[in-house]
Amino acid sequence: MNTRTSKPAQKEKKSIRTREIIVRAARKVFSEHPYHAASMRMIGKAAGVEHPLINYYFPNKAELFESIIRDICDEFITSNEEWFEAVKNSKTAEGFLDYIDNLLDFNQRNPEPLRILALNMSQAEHISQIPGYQHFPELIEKICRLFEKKIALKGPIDQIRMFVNSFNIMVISFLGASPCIAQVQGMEAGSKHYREWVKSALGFIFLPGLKEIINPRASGEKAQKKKAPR
Amino acid sequence: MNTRTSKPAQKEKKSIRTREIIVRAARKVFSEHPYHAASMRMIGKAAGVEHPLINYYFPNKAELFESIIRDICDEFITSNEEWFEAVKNSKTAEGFLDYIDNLLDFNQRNPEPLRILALNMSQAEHISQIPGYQHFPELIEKICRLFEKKIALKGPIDQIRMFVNSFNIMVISFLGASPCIAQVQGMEAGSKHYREWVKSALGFIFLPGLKEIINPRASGEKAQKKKAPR
DNA sequence: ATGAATTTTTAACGAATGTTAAAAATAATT
DNA sequence: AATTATTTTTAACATTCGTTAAAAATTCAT
Repeated sequence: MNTRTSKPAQKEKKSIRTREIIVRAARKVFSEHPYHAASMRMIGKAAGVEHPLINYYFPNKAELFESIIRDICDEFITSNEEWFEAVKNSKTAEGFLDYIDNLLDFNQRNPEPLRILALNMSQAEHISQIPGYQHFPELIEKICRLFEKKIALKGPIDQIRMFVNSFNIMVISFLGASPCIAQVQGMEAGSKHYREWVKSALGFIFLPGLKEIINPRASGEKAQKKKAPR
Repeated sequence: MNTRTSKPAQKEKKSIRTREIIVRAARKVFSEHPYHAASMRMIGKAAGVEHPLINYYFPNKAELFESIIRDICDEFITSNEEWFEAVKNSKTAEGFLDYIDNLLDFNQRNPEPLRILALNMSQAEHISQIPGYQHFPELIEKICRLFEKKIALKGPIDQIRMFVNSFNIMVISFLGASPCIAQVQGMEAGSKHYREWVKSALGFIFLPGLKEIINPRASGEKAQKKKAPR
């Protein structure tokens, strides 16, 4: 009876179903409360399950959270690859807005990831206090490299990284903290109105910078290609 | 002995000193942990005081936090008035960078406010769950109006609000979540290096938009005044 | 259908949370 | 100096937290 290794092997049948239910519930709870405020009992209730069952599938709360962070990072990298690929032959402005649309679609189908990022990104000083926290820098790092690899950029490398970081941080705030940001403007976080606002705000703020790093010193005038495959 | 109204009047002598110590300690703790994770005992320890003493000065944790949020909002509004006033006769780019410098100085002397904002801005859905949360929309609203009042802007009103909101949200992320953002770039949050990065990133990303709302459709070329007093 | 293996629930633990009441210590007043 | 008022500490409370161990229920193989 002392099978408390907390790692049911991979060939089992019924358990993977409830495991997935638990993970899905945990993502929901972790997307609504910062790590410390999200409790195992909340997750259990959200999964329709008694809370100690979670410890049957995950050794502890920290590893559950970290596993979710890992998943989120993977999903986000994979999606970004697709989105970059989809706009490689577009003009700058057009491609940028298409990229944003893909991002917004993703967030509409799957709102948890950016919320979890936004909720736990601000923990001050004590970097390793939050499990999985160490993956966030790596995530942004990867997206940076992906962008640099997929899109033909002529600007100085520091400017490129500056742009990518700023853009992603803004996206995390706009979409990860949408209830607050939307309410500031008298909108509803899930509304079409807010979605349109985010799209045009990202375009208005970041398009000049994007043009600059794609074609330095000529950003005022011409329409430019966004990509020439490396 | 049942003086448990928890509001020592305003003429008392020694109490206001420890009250201020407690508030200062609370700001520190609330700037390091999100509301729910910050505990009365942490605050007591940071103040060098037994934790129930906090309840002698504040009826409960929620009102302590809300009082701090109110203070922060006031300080931020007051500071913004000064900063706008200081750049009213500057050229756009110059004035904008001076404004950013003032903002960075403020944050260096007084890092807690933006951290507290960043830490608690992302709480999902349940708006009124976090005490003082209701002030955040009001804060951004006020800064918006201040900006519109102090700086002569010609762009459409929606674009102006879009700019102001985006800028402030970015500032909250850059400075309020600085440990994470800095570490992503291999910097230290409190370093001169990071400070310089923030300044040039804000300039690079937001200067085009600022020029556009100050002088629409001519943003590529001329140097413009940032202000003509109303 | 019986017995073994797996999955789920129940009960309980030690620790930490916010808050309260009373005792102790300090400061102020007379 | 004695008494009162104010400030601070001590002790304790009801909850909630994450986790564990054992019992119960379910599923699976034979």
